[in-house]
Amino acid sequence: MEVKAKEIEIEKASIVLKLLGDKTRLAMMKLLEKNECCVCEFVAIFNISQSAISQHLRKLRDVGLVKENRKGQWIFYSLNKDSELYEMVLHILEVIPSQDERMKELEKQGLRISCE
Amino acid sequence: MEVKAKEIEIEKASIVLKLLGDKTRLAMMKLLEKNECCVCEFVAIFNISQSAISQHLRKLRDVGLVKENRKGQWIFYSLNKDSELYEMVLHILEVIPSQDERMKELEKQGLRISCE
DNA sequence: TGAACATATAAGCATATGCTGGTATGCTGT
DNA sequence: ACAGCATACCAGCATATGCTTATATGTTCA
Repeated sequence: MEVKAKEIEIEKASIVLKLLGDKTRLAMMKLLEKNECCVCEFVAIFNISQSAISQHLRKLRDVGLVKENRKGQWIFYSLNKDSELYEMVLHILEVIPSQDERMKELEKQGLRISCE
Repeated sequence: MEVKAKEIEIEKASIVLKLLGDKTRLAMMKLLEKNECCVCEFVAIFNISQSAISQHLRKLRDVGLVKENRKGQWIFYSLNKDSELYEMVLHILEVIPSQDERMKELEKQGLRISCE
């Protein structure tokens, strides 16, 4: 299957690249490529405050790269497939190594999260 | 032809993305995808000082994305094909619109540069 | 309704970034 | 050697960024 992203104006492309140019956000996006994640999962995975996580998610959402989906007490984030930038994002994530181990480490440490 | 980039550590990937996350540098890299360019060409194309251009090029060179090649008075920059990040860079540039018009505009305005 | 939890927002701080102007360095041709 | 051009480097400035702590908002459940 070929991922052929339509060409995006260079200004928009640079905005996306800048957003992905932070290793926390990049890892978050890579995780979101495969999973829906709630904020508390990110908080558990990354070694920064809940506030920082929330702010990263806001930036991603402001540009429309992710969308939120409230389920009761939790808010699950996922990639926004309706964004005109979605294909570009996928195209880039393609060359980023999987971050799933970070999820698994959580489980190993018994820190598994059950948001349900 | 398939561009299948080898996976790069996420820290390195985020450094590359951050570098490309500036619209001037992104346009420079897109131009370099097709052409060798000397500094004075960039200065003519972008509306910023020679100093700023030089500093952008330095950042790109420090990470090894571009290399320089002195020809007499001029220094020509090109993509560094020996970088372990080269394939990733190509992969990203693939979805960036061509910047060749900016070159052509220069010619149209009679500002064509002849570094030879 | 109120306690507990999940998430967002505000304020402040330290550092990074992009730019400019000025100057240094390097090459060329006379 | 010197003038002129191309490029790099330095210092300083304004703004952006990422983080923290503290606080506000929203949801659940007893």
